[in-house]
Amino acid sequence: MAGEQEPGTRGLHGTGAVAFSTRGEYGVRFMVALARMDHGDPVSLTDIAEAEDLPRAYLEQIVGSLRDAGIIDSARGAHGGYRLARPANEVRMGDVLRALEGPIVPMTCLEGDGSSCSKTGSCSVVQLWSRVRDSVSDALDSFTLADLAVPGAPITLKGR
Amino acid sequence: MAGEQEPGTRGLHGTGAVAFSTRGEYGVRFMVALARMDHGDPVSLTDIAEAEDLPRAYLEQIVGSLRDAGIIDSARGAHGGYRLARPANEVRMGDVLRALEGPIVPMTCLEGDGSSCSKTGSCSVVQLWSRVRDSVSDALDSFTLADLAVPGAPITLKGR
DNA sequence: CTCAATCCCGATCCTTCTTGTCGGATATTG
DNA sequence: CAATATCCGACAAGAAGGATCGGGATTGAG
Repeated sequence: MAGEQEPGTRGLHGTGAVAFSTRGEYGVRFMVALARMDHGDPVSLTDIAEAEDLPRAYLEQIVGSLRDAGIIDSARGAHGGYRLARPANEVRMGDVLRALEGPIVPMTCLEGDGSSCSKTGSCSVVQLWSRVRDSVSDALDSFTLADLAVPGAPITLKGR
Repeated sequence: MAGEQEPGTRGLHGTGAVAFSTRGEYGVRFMVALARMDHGDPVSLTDIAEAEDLPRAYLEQIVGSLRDAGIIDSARGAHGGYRLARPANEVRMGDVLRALEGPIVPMTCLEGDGSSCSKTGSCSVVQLWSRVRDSVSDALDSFTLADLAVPGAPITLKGR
């Protein structure tokens, strides 16, 4: 097995804000790999983990979120594995990232229904965080899995 | 002192991706409070910490970053404190957040000069992360401190 | 000059989150 | 039944986040 990694080898998020975790990175790499390898039959997690050199057991957890979100289908048993639940061009990357990392919430005061902040309405700063949240969401949703899965092809950017 | 808080009272980042830390939150609240209270004489950290109910000693660390970035000026000694280094309408919130949280880097492969990713050029996913980074930067820079410091006034949004 | 108010700075500490690992249960195919 | 997979919960090491503390350097007032 070439997928075994020691804890702490990867995480180096000391510098850099507004960062996705490795869940997001690994999950996206999984999706791109799956989109490329999916030709009808299920693709096993082991195959993808080896192809992308990702820790298999950890990837298993991550992929569970994608399955729960209905983005991929799984087949158990021998010759089982994963398939895209929809064509790659119908999978928005925002859906993928939200499934992997949870809702896009740049600041705690935007959590849940927003009732956590007592000065609702009178707070002007919330406008800033809302704008950031929407920008990120829009940016992610302007890409589909197909945009990323086709290698070499120029990315088709939607209106900015 | 009413600013003392116990460790762990705040951090609840289990849900929510692309989040700023409390450095960003506290730092922005400090800046908004300072912009409102700054009438020429320096405003002391204690005054602002009390007004915003933030832990004073921790805020002190955070404010250091703002000073180092040249966003605020400090005056030591009795009757010392902080002042805006520039008028509030010339302070972009992107400058503030970058000073507080470091560069906007949604994914590790964008760190530094980008040479950390071996497959530069052939990787299509980097387009996604770049787009997110630029969106966040643009969203932050579309606000100035003056937009947030004026209470009740409708926010003037620049082109989207 | 002395004192009080401030900013300044490094060390330390506790908690939570991230990043995995491991072992087994369950389902499917041949 | 045996082999191959997904599924699932528990657990552990390490890093990062969020603060506290104590003291040092500066300045203005009395």
